[in-house]
Amino acid sequence: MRQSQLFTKARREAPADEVSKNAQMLVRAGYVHKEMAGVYSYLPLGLRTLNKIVGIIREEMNAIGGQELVMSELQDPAIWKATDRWDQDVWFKTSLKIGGEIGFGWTQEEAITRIASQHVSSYRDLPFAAYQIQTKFRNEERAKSGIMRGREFLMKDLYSFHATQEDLDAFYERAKEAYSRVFSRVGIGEKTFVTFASGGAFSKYSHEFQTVSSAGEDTIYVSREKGIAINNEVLNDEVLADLGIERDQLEEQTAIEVGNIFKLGTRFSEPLCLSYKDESGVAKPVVMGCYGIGPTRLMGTIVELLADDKGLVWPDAIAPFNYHLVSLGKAGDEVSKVADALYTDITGKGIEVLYDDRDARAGEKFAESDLLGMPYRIVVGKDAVATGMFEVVERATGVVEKKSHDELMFDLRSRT
RNA sequence: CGGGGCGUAGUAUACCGGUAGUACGUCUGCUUUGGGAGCAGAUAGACCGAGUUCGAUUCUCGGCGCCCCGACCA
Repeated sequence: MRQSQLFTKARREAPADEVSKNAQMLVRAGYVHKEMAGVYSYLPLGLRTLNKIVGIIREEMNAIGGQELVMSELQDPAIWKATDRWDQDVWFKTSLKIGGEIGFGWTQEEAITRIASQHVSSYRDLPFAAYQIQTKFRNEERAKSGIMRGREFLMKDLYSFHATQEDLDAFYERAKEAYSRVFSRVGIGEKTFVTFASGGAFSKYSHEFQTVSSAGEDTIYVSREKGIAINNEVLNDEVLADLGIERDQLEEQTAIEVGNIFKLGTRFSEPLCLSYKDESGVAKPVVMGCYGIGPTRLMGTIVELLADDKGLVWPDAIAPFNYHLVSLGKAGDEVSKVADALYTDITGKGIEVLYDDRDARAGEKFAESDLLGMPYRIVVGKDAVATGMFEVVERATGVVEKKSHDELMFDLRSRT
């Protein structure tokens, strides 16, 4: 895409009312726009990254057999009353003109359970897993930390349905592995730990995926040796014994919860009458699990971890564009002709490139390029025209390489 | 929800009980062109309401909004 056509503009200064690094950077770079406290719009560059994150999550959910659907945002109070969750204070509620309340979905166990009850009747219908990637609304008493804790945010919620606890347990492990793959693929794998947290009525533990960052809200205790962590809310001798960890091996860290998986058991299937007939014709409640990742929070977390003092730094897998082609020419001159030709060559290969074809000074272009954070910058200046060698700069490391047109084309091909 | 702070051009900020200045941006012209250029000109602003006052952007109260700390976060 030609940057001259991009309607969003980068800003020199961060907005005064944003303190969090993720919001400051993303607003400055024109990735997001704040509508109100805790409510953000995703602009073209931001949406490209968000969609790539979502794409990775979708691939991993599909890989473990998840079936994608979209449930309604508007929620029927009846099913939430059945599970005794209509009175929670996280709800945004409104009323119908003809009378009666409805709510905006903040999670969707009730809805998916009722849907499942229309389609499951036999043990032969189980197991299965269904997920959606959808906006959630939570009436947070205090929105904070930029896009990481909003009142409106994107969520991937997967729900699994099983005949037995054993089957749930097995799927749960597969989901846990899929989650780890998601966090590795988006570039925060080394700092993200499977974290033991409170389990509720149907299992001893749930698992959170906690990314170590000073921007986090949770305190966890990391065992580097085991590669796991314990949420401070459940840290006690019994947990340490279960996990075979000595207390003095633990490292206290602040972390961001980027995912959570949870065994629900029959918490929802019983009140909502989701049952199946077993081999002997006996009706039994379906055993469920749920698995959440907030792609928008994940995006904020990635910014918190990877951005530097010059701006955003995106891993290849989720950058809006893989390359930032920066021309130092003026419209019509030799430099911009070479840059135009290179842009045509790159896009012709189906490679995503943001082309800074604007008539601006080099310093401004470089500073803005650093801010936008594409993984690689290709610079076309007088040098390139004279020598035929293009400068390729890796954003994360600042490492500069000179490449000929052919080398560059080969590199582009091998990278995808 | 408890506590604290803050609302001034598009953005970031300054001063002031007598209608507001700077920088960046934007627009025009000239010069410049490898790390946020220079000169000249132009553009554009006091969150809303009430009160005090001869006069309020400034002081007081209320509302709305934003941020931070805490609580909360199936």
